[in-house]
Amino acid sequence: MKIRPRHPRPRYDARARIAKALAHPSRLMILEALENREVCVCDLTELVGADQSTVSKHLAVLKQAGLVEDRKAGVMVFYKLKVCCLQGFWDCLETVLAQNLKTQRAVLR
Amino acid sequence: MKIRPRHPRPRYDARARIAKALAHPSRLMILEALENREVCVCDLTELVGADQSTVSKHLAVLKQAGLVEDRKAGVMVFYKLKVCCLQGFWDCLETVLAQNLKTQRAVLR
DNA sequence: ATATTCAATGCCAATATTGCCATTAAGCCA
DNA sequence: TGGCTTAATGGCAATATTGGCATTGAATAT
Repeated sequence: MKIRPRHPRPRYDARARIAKALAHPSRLMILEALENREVCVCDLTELVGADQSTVSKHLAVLKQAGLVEDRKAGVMVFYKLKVCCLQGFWDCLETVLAQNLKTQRAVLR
Repeated sequence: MKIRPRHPRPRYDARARIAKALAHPSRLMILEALENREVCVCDLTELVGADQSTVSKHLAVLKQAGLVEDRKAGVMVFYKLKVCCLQGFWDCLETVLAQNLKTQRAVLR
């Protein structure tokens, strides 16, 4: 049975660009840290535990995707979430992880 | 101000593995096509418009992430969703895209 | 048995992502 | 001004992802 795409191709490209920005452990950690507050790059760097330049690039990825925005305050830069729909995403990831655990246990049994 | 991660590091790695599986236009297209039905590899191949082997690999990625499961039926293989939490994810992506459009328009003005 | 169809895998080249170092840029203070 | 702090950028090597071709394997039909 022939399946038609629900949307034109570029729409999936655009969606994937957002999804890609979400597809890295450090970036997930950063986004979660930004829940309900803004945080400076220095604190995010300490949180992530990578080089400052690395964190800066992760932030650039998130910003480019439209997920966060920044605010300069003197010599510091504060980032905060630009979207409020991430909780559902975390929940979904956790659901999948829990389900995978269950599947794995079933295999071992 | 010192920020503590809410979860241990491996948890973010695990989450990112799921997120990575979602981070490709063809895989997004496939997942959407599997909403409410199972579809054989042949039809998914036609849908995506890539080589059959390429689609097969995308399906392997989705399966490895625990997002889909497969069922053999003779010479064909049918894939279906293993999770039911994707709608929220689509909505979130669309929200971000819509917001980005708005931002872009504001910049042009 | 042979041919045919559908799907998965091996291989490989092209491309993209990541991370750190070094450097640059900008703001602040003495 | 010069020194210090914070963040962004350029360069580059290591690694990962992607996509197609060719092949393999499995099920079915002739």
